[in-house]
Amino acid sequence: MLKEERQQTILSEVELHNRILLTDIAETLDVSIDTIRRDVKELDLNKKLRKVHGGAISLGFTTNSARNQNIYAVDQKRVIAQKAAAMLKDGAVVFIDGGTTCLELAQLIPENLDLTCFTISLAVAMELSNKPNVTVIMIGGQIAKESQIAIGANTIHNLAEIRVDFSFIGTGYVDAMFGLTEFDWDIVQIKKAVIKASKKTVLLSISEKLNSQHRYKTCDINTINTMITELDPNNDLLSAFKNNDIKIL
Amino acid sequence: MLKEERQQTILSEVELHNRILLTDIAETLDVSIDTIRRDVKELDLNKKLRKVHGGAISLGFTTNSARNQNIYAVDQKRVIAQKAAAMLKDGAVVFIDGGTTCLELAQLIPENLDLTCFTISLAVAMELSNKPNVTVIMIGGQIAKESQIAIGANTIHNLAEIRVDFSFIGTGYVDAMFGLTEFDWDIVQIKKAVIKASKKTVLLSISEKLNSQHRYKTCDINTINTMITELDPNNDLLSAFKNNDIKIL
DNA sequence: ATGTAAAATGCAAAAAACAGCAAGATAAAT
DNA sequence: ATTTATCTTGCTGTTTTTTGCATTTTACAT
Repeated sequence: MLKEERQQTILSEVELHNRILLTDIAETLDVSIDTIRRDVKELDLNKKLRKVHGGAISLGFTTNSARNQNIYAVDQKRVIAQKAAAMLKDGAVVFIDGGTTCLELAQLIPENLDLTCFTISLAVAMELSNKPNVTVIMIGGQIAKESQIAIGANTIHNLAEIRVDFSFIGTGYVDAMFGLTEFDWDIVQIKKAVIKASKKTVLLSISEKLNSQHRYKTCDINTINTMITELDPNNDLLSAFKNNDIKIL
Repeated sequence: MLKEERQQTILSEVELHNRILLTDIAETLDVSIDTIRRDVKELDLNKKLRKVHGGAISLGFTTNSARNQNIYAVDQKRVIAQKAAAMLKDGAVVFIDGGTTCLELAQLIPENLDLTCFTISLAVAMELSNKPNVTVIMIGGQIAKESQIAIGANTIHNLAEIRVDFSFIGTGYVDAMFGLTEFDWDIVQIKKAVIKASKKTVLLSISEKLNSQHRYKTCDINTINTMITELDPNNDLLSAFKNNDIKIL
């Protein structure tokens, strides 16, 4: 029996049953277990299947069930979150927005830091409630399904009654000329209320969003006090923002 | 059975039911509890699920919730939740409390049901936001770390401004004589506000809590309109409650 | 505080993987 | 035809992985 032929048989067996045992195949094809081992190793190398201890598994079988809830550009967002976390001091009163970058920030808050955090995001609130020294206040309101943040009149009303040292916000789009913009009108209202409630506003945005714009405007770029991207502050991409009165980290 | 195969099975079980018990899985797959323990440990390490005492929970369910670690008496709680879910009609405006039983209820709400749900629980809010036809309103306030629910004056203030058809509440302790009691003063204040805001109050409680009491009183037993346990309504344990004007399910 | 369930730990047997070697087959070059 | 190099295959002994069991430690609920 040819090697090629044998490997083809192995493959179709894997496709058929989603998984195989090396011992089974060795017996069926009447060759030594080592040969099968080597075949499977090769097929694995060629990404035709996945070799596991004692057998092999079809690629399709493995990928579908594992629901990858991977966040886009996690690494960049983590860098941003680290820079932002460095701004936090004991006793500060801050607001943390929804969005994956802000969630990273919430995760990166040191255990020993004494903070009061307001948020409109269910996920951020949950994350923060794991930090023993952080007082978490969830701003209520109707929950937007996709983003799991509180929106609407009631939320804005509640936001009007607070005053924080820093707010860390994200944005859909940001441009040196057009400022911060969003796809969604409701979100803009929320962000406006947040900015109004903050002494200083810190924008967290991955560089990919720079020089992009959309329909509804949140604020001018110089409303932002500090802007954090994953880039080095001296990066050329950020030069357009330097004319303004913005601190870039 | 291959190890990988087994782990895939564990994962899909977790995704399906949001939570599993190690002993159940061990029996189903016919391997020792140690093996399952090691598998789950490994999957946890690989961030595929979250290992908790006695079982595992899905990551997608809720990232980090102290409440969800408690998978105590899930089956009973699911029975209760099913009975409660049967009470829900299209167009209803309801309040759903925190606590595992209420969380079960939130999960069991049918996809096609049109509802407006108020809640003080982050986990319930998250769960409900997966239901396309449910309008979710999170009542804001300071978040209690252990239970991840909003508490405090602001929450009570917000509760004072709503009026719901039904509220589904849990309780720490319940007794036919002493009524509903709690270990925690703040929680009592919240529950009082909830009851005040409801036309009808539905108590969800596992039978284990019957005939138990604690320091602070929420309300008398006849303040409750409907009481749901996992038991058959004719069970002897419930006879003490039948004298009152309570519907028992 | 207490009893029970779960987790961690160490251990041993079995299975599988691995590395290295030698026999046989194949193909190309001399 | 012989040699040489390469590839394939099976075998051997060793190492690693996996698994279940017994025991201790820890965590949990009451």
